[in-house]
Amino acid sequence: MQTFTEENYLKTIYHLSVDDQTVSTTQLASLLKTKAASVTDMLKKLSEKKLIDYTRYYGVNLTAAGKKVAVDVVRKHRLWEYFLVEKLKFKWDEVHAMAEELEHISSAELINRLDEFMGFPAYDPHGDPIPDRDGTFQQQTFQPVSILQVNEGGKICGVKEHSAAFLQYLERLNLLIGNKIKVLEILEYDQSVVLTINQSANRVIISRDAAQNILISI
Amino acid sequence: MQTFTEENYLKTIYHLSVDDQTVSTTQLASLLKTKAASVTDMLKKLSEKKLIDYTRYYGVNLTAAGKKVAVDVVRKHRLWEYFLVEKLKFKWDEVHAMAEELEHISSAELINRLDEFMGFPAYDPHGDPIPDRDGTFQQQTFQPVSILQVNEGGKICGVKEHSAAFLQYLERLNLLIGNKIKVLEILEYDQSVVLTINQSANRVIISRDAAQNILISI
DNA sequence: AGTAAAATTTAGATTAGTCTAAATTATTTA
DNA sequence: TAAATAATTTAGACTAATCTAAATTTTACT
Ligand SMILES: [Mn+2]
Ligand SMILES: [Mn+2]
Ligand SMILES: [Mn+2]
Ligand SMILES: [Mn+2]
Repeated sequence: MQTFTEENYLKTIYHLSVDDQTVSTTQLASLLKTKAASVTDMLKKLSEKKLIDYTRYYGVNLTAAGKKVAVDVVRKHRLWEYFLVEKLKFKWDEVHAMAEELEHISSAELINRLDEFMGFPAYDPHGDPIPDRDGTFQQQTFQPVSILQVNEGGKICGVKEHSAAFLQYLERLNLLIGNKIKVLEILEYDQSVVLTINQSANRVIISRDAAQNILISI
Repeated sequence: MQTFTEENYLKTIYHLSVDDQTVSTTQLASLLKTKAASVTDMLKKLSEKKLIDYTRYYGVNLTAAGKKVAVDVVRKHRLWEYFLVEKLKFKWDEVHAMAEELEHISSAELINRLDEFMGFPAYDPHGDPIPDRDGTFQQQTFQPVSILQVNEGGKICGVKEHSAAFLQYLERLNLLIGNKIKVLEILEYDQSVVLTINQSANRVIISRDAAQNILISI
């Protein structure tokens, strides 16, 4: 059993270690909104518990056991977010903080029943894949809108940036999951992208930065 | 905002202070599975925060503010229990431990939406009334089976004892909420009660102790 | 290669909640 | 009403998680 705090450290290491990259103390301190000295203390503890591989001054990786805990927390987070949006009708920009608490409810049986109750959803409200009870993820090959050329398009499937501000911006522009977009033009000046949504007559212009944070399948 | 632990203290004081009775340090230590010395420390803190009225050596009462927090925790506990039984199909003896964690999820909006999602239930799976969002309880006048005379009866509406063992025992004997019972005989030897359930031909005998822990409306 | 800058760790304190043992106060009983 | 007993509080210590400031190690750059 892990404490609330240990689970948050493991989850954050997991999110930072894409492609099994080693994670640094400062990266963790920044994401966990704490100080590097505190992180060092916790890394020693997690290392003791064999949940991470930790080399002083050289950063940290999850062990298999640590990754299992992290994926389990991620599963809970995403299933609760799905519940809040699909059953309790919250908006996709409102659910993250609640899920940050709910992800620490310990019962495995509870989360498996919740999964079943909702029909085993594969993706959370932000398009992030939900691991199944064994920790297996749906294969996911989403691409940012920014890779598209003029006249290419795709279906919106997720977001890279999860801030409420960005999600509200997407809602305002009707850039929601499931909608189909097509690139009409890429402005030379600043790489802004001109789009249509679901073949409507309206044109929408988004910044290159936004284009990098919207994920589509082609 | 209160910590997890503070909420548990306030909830326990609330449960112990039926009819505004003063609650003692030892009572609290026993129910909270901690030591009297620890309770004293916490009582000082809650008193500082004006959530309880505390007189050294003479016990403790909730202030209006403290009662509000306690009732809110009770509301969350019972709504989550209802959710677990009605939506996730847990049995009534399985939900208490999970609700002990879920009752500390902070969002008021979440619990109000959950309440609405379930159709504003008035009672939890054990027959305990669920306060509404203003903290108002349904008027409740349930009586223990032990007050019945021979040939009297009523409808099972709740339990006084909440242990899993007792709940499983009731399930086994089909003494479930909603069922109608009638007392056929009270045995002189030990006040055991002989019953019928829903007018069936089967006789059930329960101890006086069990009869005191089953609540009915007449 | 040698120094400056950046990252990281150690040292020492703090806060919340807990504990045991000792001291104090209240209650019971003779 | 004065012990004896029971309940409660205080004193001092411990663990988990955090912090600031100082020391150490790595890395980046001349
Ligand atoms: Mn989230
Ligand atoms: Mn999400
Ligand atoms: Mn309960
Ligand atoms: Mn209950």
